[in-house]
Amino acid sequence: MSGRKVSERTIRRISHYARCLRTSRANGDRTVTSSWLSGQCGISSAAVRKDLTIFGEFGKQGSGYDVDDLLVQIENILGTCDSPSIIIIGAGNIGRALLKSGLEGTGGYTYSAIFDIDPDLVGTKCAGLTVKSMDDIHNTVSGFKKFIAVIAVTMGEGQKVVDRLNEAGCRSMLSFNLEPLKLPEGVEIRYIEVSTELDMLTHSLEK
Amino acid sequence: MSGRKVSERTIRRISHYARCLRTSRANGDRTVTSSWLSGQCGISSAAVRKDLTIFGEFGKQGSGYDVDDLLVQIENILGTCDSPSIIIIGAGNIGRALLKSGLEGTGGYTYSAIFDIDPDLVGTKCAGLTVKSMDDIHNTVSGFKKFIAVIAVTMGEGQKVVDRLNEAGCRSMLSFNLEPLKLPEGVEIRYIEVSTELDMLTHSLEK
DNA sequence: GCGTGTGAACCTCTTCACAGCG
DNA sequence: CGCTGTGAAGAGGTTCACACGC
Repeated sequence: MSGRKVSERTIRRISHYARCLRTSRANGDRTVTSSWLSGQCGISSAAVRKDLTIFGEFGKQGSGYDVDDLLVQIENILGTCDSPSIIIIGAGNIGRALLKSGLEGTGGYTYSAIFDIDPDLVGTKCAGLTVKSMDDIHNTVSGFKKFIAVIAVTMGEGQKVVDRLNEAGCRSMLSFNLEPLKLPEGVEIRYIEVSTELDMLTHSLEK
Repeated sequence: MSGRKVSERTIRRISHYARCLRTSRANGDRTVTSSWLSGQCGISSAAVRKDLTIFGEFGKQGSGYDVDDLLVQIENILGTCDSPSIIIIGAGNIGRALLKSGLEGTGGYTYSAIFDIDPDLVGTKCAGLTVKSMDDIHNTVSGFKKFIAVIAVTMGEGQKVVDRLNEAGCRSMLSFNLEPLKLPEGVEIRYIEVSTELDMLTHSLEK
């Protein structure tokens, strides 16, 4: 498809709507309104409608949005109708914890493999998966239509891992490592930084 | 202090500057320029200067910013000159992994205690700390000037924990739980949602 | 010359308010 | 009547360009 011009914030909210819709579906609701969604997500109802109308007219005047229908539409927008495989790089504390926690209740993701550089860890088991050597990355991902790599390695090893992932054709990464990572054009990376969130909370304690 | 009118985004960037400054200090650099910082953070140099001048004039024309001085100023802004204690609620996979990983290289935070509801886990050791009962929260936090609670409990238990934290006077929380949490006015919460980040990455794979 | 601090232009995102449809 | 979809207004954030100080 062609390059989207939709803001990151809109996509983040759409992901949030998806989560709300899954719970309302679990509750047996058939329709939701923009103001109900707005209440769940802490934003204005106009914002919800604006977000959704970027991609189409999914609502029905007077009643609202059909839960099942809207969820299908949103999963098409996000691409989670055909979820990418998730691989974890780094079988340390965080990597193993993520794997054990799983991804239940999300957009259909599952962890498909876990890798580590440390030869002592390779071959060990975790949550039903065997930790693979970094040398196996290419082979493993060649079986995936699309995939995302979650990076959770020892501080300082991040760039090395990114380079290996690039060689393997990885175009999408989620890093738990704090270090800034350099990547080629066209490769997307996002960071999860606990310490940044703590900084923001610390700042708000000051007021 | 009085209510700040500074945007969340600015604070997030300031936190990022702090991290950059710590590494340049470690490299022995005495000064940095706004364009160097902007390069590290992937934004424009004007934005860096705008962010900083909200709080004061820390730079010197012609040379830039003194690393040590700016870092002190930023830690004052964030409040990390006197970092809050961090407690973890939930000694499951994520909670224990966070504790074991520690918070080295961040704004001086340390994990001070870990709690769990599960009586089987209470009393067990993790990274030098003994898992405490939720009943001990009040006692423990009464010894802290300020603190932040990191929530990483079983899905569905989040609200219960938040309520206990509120009773204990907690004003600042970081949740790894996906569930939406209700809290009283004046209590700040932030979420770390792996599945949302994955959704955003999945979307960007579509283009 | 170099790099900061800053008003002004620019752009993006959010909110408002209402027409229109079921 | 209820709720969506949407132009218009408003708010907020970012970039530009340049005066000023080192």
